Amino acid sequence: MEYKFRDIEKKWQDWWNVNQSYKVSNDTSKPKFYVLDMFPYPSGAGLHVGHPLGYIASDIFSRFKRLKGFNVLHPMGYDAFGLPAEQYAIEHGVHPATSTDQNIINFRKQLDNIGFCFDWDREVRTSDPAYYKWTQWIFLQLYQSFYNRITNKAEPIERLIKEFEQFGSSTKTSRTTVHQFTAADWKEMDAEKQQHILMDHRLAYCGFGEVNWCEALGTVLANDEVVNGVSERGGHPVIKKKLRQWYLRITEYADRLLEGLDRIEFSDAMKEMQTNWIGKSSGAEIDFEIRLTPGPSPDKEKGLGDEAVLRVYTTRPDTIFGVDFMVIAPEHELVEQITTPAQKIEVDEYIFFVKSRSERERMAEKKISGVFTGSYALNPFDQRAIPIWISEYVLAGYGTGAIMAVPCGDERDHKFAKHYSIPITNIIGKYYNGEDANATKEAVLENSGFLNGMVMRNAIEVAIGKLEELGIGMRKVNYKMRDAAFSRQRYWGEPFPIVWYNGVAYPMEESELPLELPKVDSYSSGPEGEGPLANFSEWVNVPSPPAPNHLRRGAGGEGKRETNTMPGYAGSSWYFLRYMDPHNNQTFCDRKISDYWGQVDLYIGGTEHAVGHLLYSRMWTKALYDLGHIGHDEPYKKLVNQGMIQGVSQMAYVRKGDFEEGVSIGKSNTINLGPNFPFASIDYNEPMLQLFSSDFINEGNKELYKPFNIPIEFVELNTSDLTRNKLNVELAIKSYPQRLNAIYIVPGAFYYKEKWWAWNEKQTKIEVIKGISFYTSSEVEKMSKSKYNVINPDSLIDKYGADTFRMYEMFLGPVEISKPWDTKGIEGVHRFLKKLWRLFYDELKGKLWTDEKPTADELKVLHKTIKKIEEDTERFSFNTAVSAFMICVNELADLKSHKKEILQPLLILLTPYAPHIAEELWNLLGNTSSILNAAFPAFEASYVTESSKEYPVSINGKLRTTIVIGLDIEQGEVEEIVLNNDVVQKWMEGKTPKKIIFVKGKMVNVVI
RNA sequence: GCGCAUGUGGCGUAAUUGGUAGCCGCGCCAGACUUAGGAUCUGGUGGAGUGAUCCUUGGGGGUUCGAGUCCCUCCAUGCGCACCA
Repeated sequence: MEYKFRDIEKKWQDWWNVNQSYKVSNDTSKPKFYVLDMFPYPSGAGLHVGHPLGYIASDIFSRFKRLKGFNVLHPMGYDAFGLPAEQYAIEHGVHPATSTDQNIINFRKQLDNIGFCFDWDREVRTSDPAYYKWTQWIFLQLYQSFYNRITNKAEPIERLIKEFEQFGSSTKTSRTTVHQFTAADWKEMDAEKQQHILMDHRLAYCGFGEVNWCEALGTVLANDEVVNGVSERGGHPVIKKKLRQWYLRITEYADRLLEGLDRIEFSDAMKEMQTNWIGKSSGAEIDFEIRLTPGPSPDKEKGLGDEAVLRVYTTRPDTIFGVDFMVIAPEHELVEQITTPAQKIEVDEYIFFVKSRSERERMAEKKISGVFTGSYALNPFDQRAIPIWISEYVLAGYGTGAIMAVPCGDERDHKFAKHYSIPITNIIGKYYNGEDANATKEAVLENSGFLNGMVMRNAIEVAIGKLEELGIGMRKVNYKMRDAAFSRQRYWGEPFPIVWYNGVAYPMEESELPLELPKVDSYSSGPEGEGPLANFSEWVNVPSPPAPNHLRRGAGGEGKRETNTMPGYAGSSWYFLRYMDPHNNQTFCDRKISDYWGQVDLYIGGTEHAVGHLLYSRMWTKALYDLGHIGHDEPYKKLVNQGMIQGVSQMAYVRKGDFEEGVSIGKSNTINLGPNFPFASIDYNEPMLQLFSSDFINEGNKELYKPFNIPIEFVELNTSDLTRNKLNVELAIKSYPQRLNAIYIVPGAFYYKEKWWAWNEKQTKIEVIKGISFYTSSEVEKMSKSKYNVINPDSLIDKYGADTFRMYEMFLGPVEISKPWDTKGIEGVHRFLKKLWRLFYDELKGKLWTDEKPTADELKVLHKTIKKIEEDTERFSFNTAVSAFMICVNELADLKSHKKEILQPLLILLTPYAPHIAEELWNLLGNTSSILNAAFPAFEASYVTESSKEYPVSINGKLRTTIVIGLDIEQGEVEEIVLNNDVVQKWMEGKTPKKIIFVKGKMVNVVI
């Protein structure tokens, strides 16, 4: 009986399906365990071998936990809203819903091939109205909440209204805003005005601010979606633009997002990234009086009121006596006021120069630039007049948009001072060498007035104290993180459940949800930065206000729907909750059920979501927790980041200059790919690549053709013609990659005698016949369709089976590590499964397994393996677990062990890794119930305990021999045995040992 | 530039706490069975040397009876941040 993996895998996948073997109940006495994968965006490209890596790891862990007696939730779904579907729609006229559904069908087929234990009854799709109804509902919860700074949590906005009614804007519960009003004022205000004020406090709010606008994509992007000044998707230029946008007030959660990191198991790298993104720093804000002339005498300036002060933010108030100039951002509001007439032209030129440059140019070029305003700030402690400069190295968006520059302590300030020859005051003595700034906190301060003689580290507090005492400064905490832009000018996203009346945003009633996306057939942008939805007036216009509620007093006339849609991360910020209770149409997730499942115990996914999805979903979870909708405030207990599987791109290329543009290479231009490589000819006019063997080897009287590479992924096989002397395969090139004039030769196989064969890869310079050199090389890079280096799991599964594929992906190395894909090793894993099969069945002899009692040796092998697999699986060391299985099967084969009592537990160990073969053999052993419900075998230490050990014996730390010594033997006796050993005596050369180190169960070291 | 990782055979990797470096697999070499090998099996495989033995975990230094593992330093690669005052 043979291992027919195709039949076996099909059979059990159907059986599990029919028997609903993966259905998970919410109602059980078992302990729970929640294993979650980052759900995929269903792109048209389908899965490559990198995608399933994390899914396989989580699948193994889920199955393992199930065997250990847990009720395991292991769901899967689709992050189905997003830009690519809409771009595809624009280009091909296919509705995003249609292409998305098509892609999902594809994905599902590919996922099913691998044999995952997902409970598909719990599938979610973020683009499904039944799902996004609750995304909209959660948005409304955020909209109707504010962050109470006293209780430090989100609370209903009604609470804030009560505060305003009682205390006006002096309430301490919420952020201070530009609005100043008394309780009486509040009551006087009309609803419209009140709503404007409330908007500035809501957790989801609409504001007018500078956003990342991407013209090419026609939408606004969040900070984490912009990389190096261009859009993360597509690499289009991004500019700053002032627009009306929705935001999430994530900044209010900055401290709790930081604090929560201590309570969750994320990698240090991941925590570091989030910490940096939040970017908390503490220091002080200091006000400096402004003078239009350098004199310290208080003079009445024209156009400058008494209140005109320059407010800066610094983390180092201890350096205040080292301030030699001030720098304000070019966008700073005081620029105009403080520019003196003499400097006006220069300043205007500089501002014009700054404005003319894109964000990208600004980042790329780091030349020092700036301009003096003509004005001065007064150092409050020594009345020194400090020139105020404008420079783009100070960012308008951070702190106060102005800094006090301390050149001896800050590198950037130092460079600026040197560049503009501004005199530098040294306040740190020998710590400053005149050449480089030194940001030390250890120096003893000099030239620093009342701070003289203090160590900087301690002076910080003293300086802040003094500033606060004088009322010219205050302690201040700053964050790099900004509120998250939450609206997109796109079609394919969740519509906002908001209707505008007279410029006031009114939330829709829960009963009116979901607000469905209208079916449309055009996706072009609306007017003035509006989304495509703005073009559909019958959807946008709401004839009369819906039933009034307390927020709608004053609403009247025609209403208009919000035409922006929510960003991609909206749906993914809470999907882990919906899986728990996916069909509930009364609430987003029943509280009892979310209390049962609680946190995601294990979350597996890539590092690319470090500061996007992972931060947003943490914030949503905290907000839902604050509002009492769930019982935990961190969504993920443990996060494991799978490494990226890179592709190896093989390419043949022409060096620029070796041939001129437009030169065509005819079919006769044959390229020889080195001594053992085939001839190839490329016709650029007719995209055709011919490869044929130049070389064959003689074996006896047979002529065999050397295997060679043919880029099957990007060329299509036309004909396969074998002649006596040469193998002639003609291939049509599907498309040309754009860079380097390169042709990618992709790892693959070639077709010969009606079969696919593996090919040999080598790096060679291709010798040329007609004067043009082609070179080949390989490069490890991200696996991507555009690079022709994608390995599709389907073909591998077809050739080797899902079990082999699963185990091979794990065998490749630790899950967290990124590595290039290499198909070659898969044979070894496949051989292992065949070898396992042969412990049960022989092709000729048939059934091998027996009911005989196992020997001590066999039991030892089994229990050693139980221990190893259990420990390795528990610590996500799946590669070593696969290796342990191989060792076990090798040893059992050596022992000719075919005993059911050994093999049966082994199958249970194996079933998380290779579920199909395990279930088949389990069934063949006569079991009637599924192996999925078996119990993980218990490790019995007694089977593996040894009575003696082969001790390594070293002389002076160098291993010289090994001696078998009983494990219960103590130091004294060991010394005697060791010293009497021939080899040891030889190496001691008659000397007396100084010391004998004996570590029981480990080793012996004789020191002479 | 700053921060964080990682460097082990021809290749992917193993060594969980400082205690026999190289497990397992690929590849390669030899052999068996074969029309054939792309199936299967057996043996070998870090390097040098006939050998005893010596060398070997990116380079150098240190701590220790003992270092792939800890410390210092340099080099290389990868990732993250990039004027955040």
